[in-house]
Order: sequence, then C-alpha cells, then structure tokens
Amino acid sequence: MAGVRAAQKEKTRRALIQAAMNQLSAEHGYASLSLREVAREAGIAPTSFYRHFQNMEELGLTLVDEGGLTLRQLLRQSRQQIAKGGSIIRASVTTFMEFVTNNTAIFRLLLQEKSGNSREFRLAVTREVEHFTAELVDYLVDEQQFAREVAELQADAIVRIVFSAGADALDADTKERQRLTEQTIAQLRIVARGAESMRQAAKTKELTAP
Amino acid sequence: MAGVRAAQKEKTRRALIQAAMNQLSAEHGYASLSLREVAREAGIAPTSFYRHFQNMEELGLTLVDEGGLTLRQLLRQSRQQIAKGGSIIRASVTTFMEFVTNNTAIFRLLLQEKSGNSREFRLAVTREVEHFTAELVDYLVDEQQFAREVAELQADAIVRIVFSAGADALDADTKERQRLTEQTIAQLRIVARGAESMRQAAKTKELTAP
DNA sequence: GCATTCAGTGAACACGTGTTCGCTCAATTT
DNA sequence: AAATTGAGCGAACACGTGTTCACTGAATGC
Repeated sequence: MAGVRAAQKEKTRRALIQAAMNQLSAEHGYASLSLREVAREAGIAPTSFYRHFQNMEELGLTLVDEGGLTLRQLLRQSRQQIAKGGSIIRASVTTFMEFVTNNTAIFRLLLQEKSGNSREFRLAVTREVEHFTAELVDYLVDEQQFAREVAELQADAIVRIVFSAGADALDADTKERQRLTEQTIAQLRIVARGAESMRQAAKTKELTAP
Repeated sequence: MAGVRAAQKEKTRRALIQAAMNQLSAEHGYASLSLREVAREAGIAPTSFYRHFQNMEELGLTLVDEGGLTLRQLLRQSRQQIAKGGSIIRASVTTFMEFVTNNTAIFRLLLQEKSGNSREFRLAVTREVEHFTAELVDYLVDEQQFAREVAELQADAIVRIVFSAGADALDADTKERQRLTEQTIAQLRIVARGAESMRQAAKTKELTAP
C-alpha cells in the first residue's frame, strides 16, 4: 500500500491544472478553454480527463480555489512586509503586483473573467474576492482604528482600484507595470487621506452633537 | 435612386448588431458569440453575414464603437444633470448606473470583457475608456481647479471604482444596484476629500518651500 | 428596356468539440 | 496466488462551427 497509484493520480491531476493555466492568456480566456486541448497539453487522452474532473467547469472551480489559496498567501506575505517597517501602502501594493506577475493564470481568472462563465464560477470568484475584502476591513478596524462603516467603504474602494490595476498589469510590460504600481500607491494614499478626513469629521460631529 | 437597397442593407446590419447584443449575457460572453447564432437571431442565412462584416471580430469592433458613442452620450447627460444643481457626485454616479442598466450589452463589452478577446478588441475598449478618463481629467482641471497631476490620479481612481461597480451592477437586482450606487457615491466622496487634502498639502508646501 | 450590381441563399466542406463505451493492465486488496 | 479496482486508452458518435461557391432575383444605372 505504498500509494503509488494515488500518487500518480495526483500527479496527472496537477498536470491537468497546470495545463489549463498554461492555456490561459489575454487572447484565449477561460470560456474558450477546451477539454481536448487541456488533455493534450497534460499528455493524456481526452477521455482520461473524466477520471479527474466531471467537467471543465469542475476544473475551473478548482482553479478558483487555487486562486483563493494564492490570495491568502498574498495577505500573509503582505503582513510580513508591513512588519518590516516602511510604508504600509507601498509594501502592500508592491507585494500585490509581484504576486500578479508571478501567478498570471490565477489572477486572470480572479481579475479578468467577469463574464462568459457559469453562475457558479462567478460566485466562486466573488466569494474569494469578498473574503479578501473582509480581511482588509478587519485590518483597517483592528490595526488602524477605523469605524467599521468607513473601513468597509475604504476597503471596497481599495480592492476595486488595486484589482483593476492588477488586471491591467497582467497585459503590461515591466515598465508599464512599474508605472501602474506607483500610480496605484499614490491613489491609495489619496483614499487613505480621504478616509482619515471622514474619521475626523465623524469625531467632530460626535463632540458637537452626541 | 431612392436608395431602397442601401436602406435595407443598413436595416439588416442593425439587425445583426442588435442580435449580437441580445446574445451577450453573464453566462454567454463575447468570446463565445457565434456567427451562425447571430445570423439566425438576425433572421438571415449564415453566409449573408459576410455581406456586412468580414469577421465576427469586425462586428465586435463595431459594438465597441457603439460603446464609445454611449459613453459620450453619458458624459453629456451627466453634465446636464450637474448643471441642474445638487450633488455633482450623486448626479454623475446615478446617471452612470442608469446608463449601465439601460445598455447592459454595451457595458458588458466595456466593463467585463477584459480577457479572451483579440488584441485589437482590447485596444479598442481601452481607447474608449481612456478617452472617458481624459474627459474626466479635463473636468477636474477646468471646473475644479485641480493640478493636472492630481486630477489624473483622481480621475483614474474614479474610473476604476465606478467601472468596477458598474460591472457588478450588470448582474445585480434593483436593490443591490441601489446599494452599489450609494456605496460608490460615498467612495467617490472619500476620494474627493483625499484629493482635496492633497491640494491643500501642495499649496502649503508651495508657500513654505517655493 | 437592357445590363449590371449586389444582398441574400442553400449545399457542401473540413474541422474541433464533448461524451459514450468497452477494453487493457498494473497497483491494490483479499 | 487470485480477485478486484481504477487510471488511461482508442474508436466512434452526433453536433456546431467558420468558410467556399455558384446561384437567384430585385434594385439600380445606363
């Protein structure tokens, strides 16, 4: 019971996942992913695909799950960078862009595939993004002492800006990506200032008309 | 030379465009648009499609052009609403969301199709979005007296937030759309405050160390 | 009135697709 | 050692796709 069989199965399963990722590009999206092409790239017969996934859909959902893991990893690494000191915003955005650059396939799914998918697929992506946003809200509340309501507005705005810039970064060269990074940092600073000013206003109001 | 012929041709051309738009939905994106299905919905034979467009690609680019027109119309209507007085941000966001609701197909192309298309298609979309952003920059510079640099940061952030929210609104029910609208308004206010505070900081700096 | 232009057609093509079925044969279980 | 399990396979299927070609017939130009 060395599990040779199970190990081999897992191996070709990974091969299928990797093959699907390799096929994702700007011109060739998830919607036009074909079972036969994926199987070919993974080096197995088309029919063997079904030994691992019931559907292309099921493979897609698996990929989104991988995306969720990547997002959590991104959060962890971001926190580590922040702990090292320096600008929180700069560290976060830089880490984010690094992750995008090094996991293009996954971020294509998370940032660019907003249409042309099954409802279930979109829900899965939304779930991961919402989880990410929720983590950011918690950070703003716990570490930055924002009121929950403002933190939610701010976090959602940040995620929209950063994810949108990330989507652009996927199809940009190094130089353009650098520009996007700096631009995003500056924009998040604007948002932070705005949120800060909301906090001040709320405090003032609280004192004058409690 | 009454132009009966030309008129009929234009009519079925519009029918093709309309047919393509009708086929766009959350589950069925631009990538999986099929020549035959579009022709069928337009009420012509598949082969007749080629009398009007060389490609599905060419139809797609035409649709993006329509999107550009819609964006310009949106800007005009937004300015009219602003001229009526009241909150500039509220008027703009409300108008935007109305347009999204009433032109779902076009905004699906502009807001949700970021991947799985030809390079040319993506460039066309980007061109329209950038034009929109440039108009917004001009507004912030001319009417709100922002420095160009800050205006560009702010405009890009606004477009990212609003377009992202618009993309979500496309697949939301009325109530959720209302929530998105209010949320977006609040977020733009945060951004406006942040940008304003940048302006103050710049001024101060200018006075203290010119 | 006659000749020409041209939007629309139907048949036919080569091709890629997802999915089924029964088979093999090594890993595993008994 | 014998029996069972299960990943991987090739043949075959029905189907939708884009594109070609020669043809029709009404609108147009002369």
